[in-house]
Amino acid sequence: MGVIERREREREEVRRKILTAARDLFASEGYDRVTMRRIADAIEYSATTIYNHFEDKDDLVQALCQEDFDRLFHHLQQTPSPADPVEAVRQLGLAYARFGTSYPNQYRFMFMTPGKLEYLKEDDVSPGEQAFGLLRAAVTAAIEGGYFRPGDVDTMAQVLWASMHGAIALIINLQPQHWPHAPAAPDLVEQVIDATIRGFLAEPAAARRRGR
Amino acid sequence: MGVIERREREREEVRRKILTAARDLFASEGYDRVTMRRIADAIEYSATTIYNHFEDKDDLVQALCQEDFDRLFHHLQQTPSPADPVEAVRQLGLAYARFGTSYPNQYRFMFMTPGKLEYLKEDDVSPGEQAFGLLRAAVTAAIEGGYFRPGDVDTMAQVLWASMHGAIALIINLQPQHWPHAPAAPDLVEQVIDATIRGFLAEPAAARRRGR
DNA sequence: CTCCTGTATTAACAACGTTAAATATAGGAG
DNA sequence: CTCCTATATTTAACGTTGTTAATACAGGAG
Repeated sequence: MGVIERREREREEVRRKILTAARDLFASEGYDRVTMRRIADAIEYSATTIYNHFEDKDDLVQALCQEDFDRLFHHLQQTPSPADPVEAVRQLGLAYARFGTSYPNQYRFMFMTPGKLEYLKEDDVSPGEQAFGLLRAAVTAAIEGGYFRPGDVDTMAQVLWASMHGAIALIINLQPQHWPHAPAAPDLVEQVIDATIRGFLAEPAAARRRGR
Repeated sequence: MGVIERREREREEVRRKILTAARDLFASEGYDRVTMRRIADAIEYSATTIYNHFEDKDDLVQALCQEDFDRLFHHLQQTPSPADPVEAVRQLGLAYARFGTSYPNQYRFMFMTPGKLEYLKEDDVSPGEQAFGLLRAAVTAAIEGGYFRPGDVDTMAQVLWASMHGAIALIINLQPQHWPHAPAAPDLVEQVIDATIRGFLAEPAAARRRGR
């Protein structure tokens, strides 16, 4: 028969159109300027059509979030991982920051919209969980190699995440001229990850050997 | 005559009522649930009256922000400052975090609403600027005392700020059950500031002497 | 008394998210 | 071909939002 398959394919096609239109609007105009009607306009559909594919605006944003967490995960996974475990942690942090500063609007509604970032943990194989798993693994390697002081892996990964998140959040939310006293240091992200990593090193002398 | 003085006093009184009602609503219900009409209801005025005292909703939020930055500054200023410069930086960071986690809704629209935190720097004596000045001074003392490695003071203060901000932001935006792999460490804030401070120490051995 | 100035209210507007009803469209049954 | 049914889409509408224009009103000034 094949007719229902085609219908399903068409349905999926419209859903895709909605998602990409919404993503483009979010990315270019920011969260609040995106309305159901403007998304619909962009794909030349009526606004109510969206409700055939998503329960409500929250549901649409949730779907976008899931996709974006997936992108983040692949972005992190694709960054080359140096042999030195400490440098690997560093590169992972920098890759995460690059994602955040490159796609500020996506990052904003992934991590800065209260109640929205529950999609980090839908289950143990969700992209959010997997992304954190990369960091966790990198930290574990650094500990087991004797580079990082022994400590709770999850906590240490959280510390790294929190530090990077703070740097990203300030950078994408605060215009240069509005920073108190001085605009953001151009290498703020690097400074943050380096300071935190340095704080984790087992052998303080190692920090100097590594030249940071 | 005194009539214009009385009028001005009455005017200021209404303005105050609006501000406190708005603050209460923001604090108890969060940003999006606060509408002009609900603020007006709370003080038993018409919604349009607010527009006699504030240009628009943004202007009202701005006024609230200014007050809250003032509160933050005094909150930081009142925390006891230990003689040890490193410990002083630490206590300042912890005080900042206490402010953020104690008043999450205030912290949210102070630091997490894009385009809103320009009130950090209206001028060089604004509360936001002053608050950052406290951190800057503490860092300067730690450097000059030989505890922190020499480096750009502003950058180092920014690193500390960013790290703490990240921890606060994650804690107040992410419910415990939604954290990937494990809920937030109960001492995450302490772990973050300690790691960053440790990364700044001039004499790595000093970190061990201090027992962290 | 009249006039003027500033404040508060009522009524209204456009835009928002969302829902219900109306309508088109396409495929199967007779 | 005609009729029926199911799905997709649109039109119309509702309630709520921020905001503005028109209006009522109070009280000092002349």
